Amino acid sequence: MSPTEVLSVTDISACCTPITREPMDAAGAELLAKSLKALADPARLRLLSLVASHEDSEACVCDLTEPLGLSQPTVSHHLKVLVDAGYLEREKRGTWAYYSLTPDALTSVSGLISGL
Amino acid sequence: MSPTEVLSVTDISACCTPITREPMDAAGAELLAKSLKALADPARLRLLSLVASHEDSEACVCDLTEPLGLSQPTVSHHLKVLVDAGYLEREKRGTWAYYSLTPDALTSVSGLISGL
DNA sequence: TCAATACATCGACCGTTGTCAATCTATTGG
DNA sequence: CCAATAGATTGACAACGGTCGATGTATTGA
Repeated sequence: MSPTEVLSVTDISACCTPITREPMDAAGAELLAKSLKALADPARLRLLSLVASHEDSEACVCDLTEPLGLSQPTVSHHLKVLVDAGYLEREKRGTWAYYSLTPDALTSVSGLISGL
Repeated sequence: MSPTEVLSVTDISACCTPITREPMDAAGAELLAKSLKALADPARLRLLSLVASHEDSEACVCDLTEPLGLSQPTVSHHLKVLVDAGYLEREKRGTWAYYSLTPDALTSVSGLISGL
């Protein structure tokens, strides 16, 4: 679970060819699969969605726990997965941790899927 | 694992709003997560890639087993997952089963991710 | 009718993952 | 310095998912 194990989505788009262009090699498939696994969870999709549509496009954990209906540790866990995968950025201000969308992260992975 | 449990990707794009538009409801997140889970596996990504770049944009199981380095039952399993999720179509001709990309399936899910 | 081939299904094994309660670590206010 | 609050981390548990060998089912060709 160390940071180096996961390659940020934005970096992947710089190293791999889209799905339909040519047969993907094993390494590229592994990387893209990891990025997609981070997305492929209902709680995490809703988290991204909540952050994106929140005021100032950022939100702290306390804003997210209640609408999701999950415990605080679980929400923190999902946020960590999204940060490690490069979809979210985390900024600590005082007691709070504010999360915001990494620019272009979603469009990057989207581009790899659609083939451009 | 019944067919009715899984909603085809193409249908999802007709029923759900993209991630960043507004907070996703639980049901929509569940559906999109299921579609993404079907994609989020290295073997399945390579299968889609192999089928797409194969001659006539279709391939039978025997074409796919060797380049993937997985057993025939495992390949069949992954292909079933992709068909159930709506990414692949299956046509049986004689002894062989030919798989081809469902038109617009990848672009549909890609659109839901990128926000348009 | 029989053997061979292509593919699907089943059952089992095992590593992965989502979840929570409990605990730990700041940081702020008094 | 102490209490309260926000959040991360840990440990445990159950559910899920990828894999394979063995077996089942069509279909073709002889």
